[in-house]
Amino acid sequence: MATTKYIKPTESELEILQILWTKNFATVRDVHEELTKTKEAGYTTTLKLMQIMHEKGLVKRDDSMRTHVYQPAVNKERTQKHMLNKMIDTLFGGSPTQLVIQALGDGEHRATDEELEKIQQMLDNLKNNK
Amino acid sequence: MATTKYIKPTESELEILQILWTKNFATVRDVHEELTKTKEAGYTTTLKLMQIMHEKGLVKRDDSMRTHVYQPAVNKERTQKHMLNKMIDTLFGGSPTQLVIQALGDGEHRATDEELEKIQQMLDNLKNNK
DNA sequence: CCCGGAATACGAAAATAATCGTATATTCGG
DNA sequence: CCGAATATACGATTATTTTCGTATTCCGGG
Repeated sequence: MATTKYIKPTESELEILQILWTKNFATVRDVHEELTKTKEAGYTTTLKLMQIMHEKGLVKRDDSMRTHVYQPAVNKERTQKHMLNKMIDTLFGGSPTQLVIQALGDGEHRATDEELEKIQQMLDNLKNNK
Repeated sequence: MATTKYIKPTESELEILQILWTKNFATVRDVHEELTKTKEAGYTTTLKLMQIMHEKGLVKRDDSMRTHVYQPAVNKERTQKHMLNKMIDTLFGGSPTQLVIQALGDGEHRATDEELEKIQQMLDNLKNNK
């Protein structure tokens, strides 16, 4: 068995993970700076969150230097999939199709033609792989 | 402006909404019975939750009879879209395509061929409507 | 060498969500 | 008419998440 017990990140923790997934490495200050582009937050708040995440095993850190360097410790795709599955269950009655339809229908985020192509290709693959 | 301030339902509230959206009308007992198919919960807990949801304006209720009858007060599609958008932002870097790919890739929920067809049709429509 | 800025550690308050016990009212069968 | 079953109301506790103040340490410029 390779799967460690899944730890469900909280809302705030997800925001931080998102940043770490993008940067791969970051100090608390890096993350904090990124965070405050979007919302208010005290520095120690961010710090504390990341410390907790470390305890939980959501992030790794190198504390050999005075300024610690953090790294995500959980897989991005796996986390996304978990969240999606939960959402499909509790909000879309178990139907991923319904979710996809909502996601692609007009909303704040539009898919470009290119992206639509990409999705179609994937659909073709899926059908063939049956 | 027609949009009332959006109220974000909690995890538990979403589970209840899900049931109400399916049934359209339901008593606390109805909902509770449905809920306990999946998980543990005390009756008064469910009751309290629904009372709070009523205060928040998430559900309507007819209390002209001894046993109150509840109804969803928020739109299902709108709620789904809200949740999706938040998820796209905080977990998929703003790309609905990435979300769709994850959702359709193999996971707990598989889409049937029929459903895949449906999605493809929608994609075609989207492209043409540009 | 000393000081100010910047970092971490840590505890604890504040905010939010979930759970439940108890009181009370209503209904209905017998 | 009585009592058991079933409803709602409501306060209070518990759990979880978020926020922040304060102490302490370390580093570097002057």
